[in-house]
Amino acid sequence: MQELIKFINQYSNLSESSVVALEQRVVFESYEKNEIVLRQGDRANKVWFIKKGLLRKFYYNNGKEITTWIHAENEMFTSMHSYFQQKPSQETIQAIEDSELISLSYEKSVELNQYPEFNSFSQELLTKQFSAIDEFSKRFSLMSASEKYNALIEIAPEIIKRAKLGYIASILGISQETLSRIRSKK
Amino acid sequence: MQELIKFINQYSNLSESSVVALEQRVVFESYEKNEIVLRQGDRANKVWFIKKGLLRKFYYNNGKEITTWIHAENEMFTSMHSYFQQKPSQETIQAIEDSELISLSYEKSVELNQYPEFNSFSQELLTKQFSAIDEFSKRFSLMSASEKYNALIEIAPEIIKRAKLGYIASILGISQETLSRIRSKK
DNA sequence: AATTTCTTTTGACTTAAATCAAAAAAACGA
DNA sequence: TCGTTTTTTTGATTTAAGTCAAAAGAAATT
Repeated sequence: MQELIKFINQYSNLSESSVVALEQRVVFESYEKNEIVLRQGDRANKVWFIKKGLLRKFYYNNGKEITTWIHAENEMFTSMHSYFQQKPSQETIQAIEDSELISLSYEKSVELNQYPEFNSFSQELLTKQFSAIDEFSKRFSLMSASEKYNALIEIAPEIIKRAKLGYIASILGISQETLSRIRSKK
Repeated sequence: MQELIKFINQYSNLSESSVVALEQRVVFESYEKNEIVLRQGDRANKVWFIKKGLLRKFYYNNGKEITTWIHAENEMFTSMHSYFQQKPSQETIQAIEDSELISLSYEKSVELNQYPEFNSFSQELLTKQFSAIDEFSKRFSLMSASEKYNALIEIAPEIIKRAKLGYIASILGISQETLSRIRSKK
């Protein structure tokens, strides 16, 4: 729980009363490896914070799973468009290691918006996360396969260390075989 | 001005008093073809609405201009990450036709946030625009050159009609020659 | 510990699109 | 209107990465 508070404080400074308000509203959840946290088509009515574990976001394209990102400890995640617009999610979120999460529902987060600290936190989180996605997709679209791989090592070493080859290749938009060859030469 | 109000009303319903408050704060601006509206490195301290004209967003990569999008009449634009985080812009915005714009500064928009209608408008605009960018980049990254071109015809016919080949190719992340060949066969 | 299943590697071949170069067409300015 | 500059088209060639197929290696299940 301290990790979550620390995370939020990066964006906005929580008062003692707002910390209490937060603690009263969060829920602890556990998922086993391969369990689905959010299914495509369902509404993302929560945001989650990762205490422990690894979570994968993906969607289907012609029956194939396309992994878009993998989140690790001390990160927050949700299906952004689904949560902020309260519409069905395009993406599925799956635990790819046994995971322990702290969740906050949309309704409770609306309650917390009475506290201006939370208001600015969610605005900033929204902006930063989307900016990051935007920048990531623009930067990566101009790189070769191995440049993308090297850039991912820099920005997300946890993914490289813990996720399997196929998922990493999918994030980079390259084939498994190509990633395997990139790794073998060096 | 009615066009702008109509635009905002798509997201949120403006009261009469908030319309007046808005009218008192906007500024009309004109740009000639090729003029720069926002320069890379400068802070985007405005959002603009297009009454007339065509505006191009681009950034530099290895000295080459990469066009990310082109906006036409009745759309709002700004450098999203720069405006919402009030940081220097990565992208440059340029008029590529003689253009007439209505602008609202960041400071004035903060004033308008006293009106809850504007608050929900800017939150929704932020969410929708970023969701659109996100979806666009994900969908397009899996398509072939000609599939991307056909998809762009669907979602942005104005760009296809009015922007030059090189800009369109750049948005699609393909070479000019490839786009020219796609067009010639059909 | 053995068998089955899943994941990664390696090889051979194909292909979509990039690059380089030059010609043709269109737009612009004096 | 003519010459200059910009933009688009066409042709020839190269290349990065995909696909298909099979082997090797690792992990999970009984």
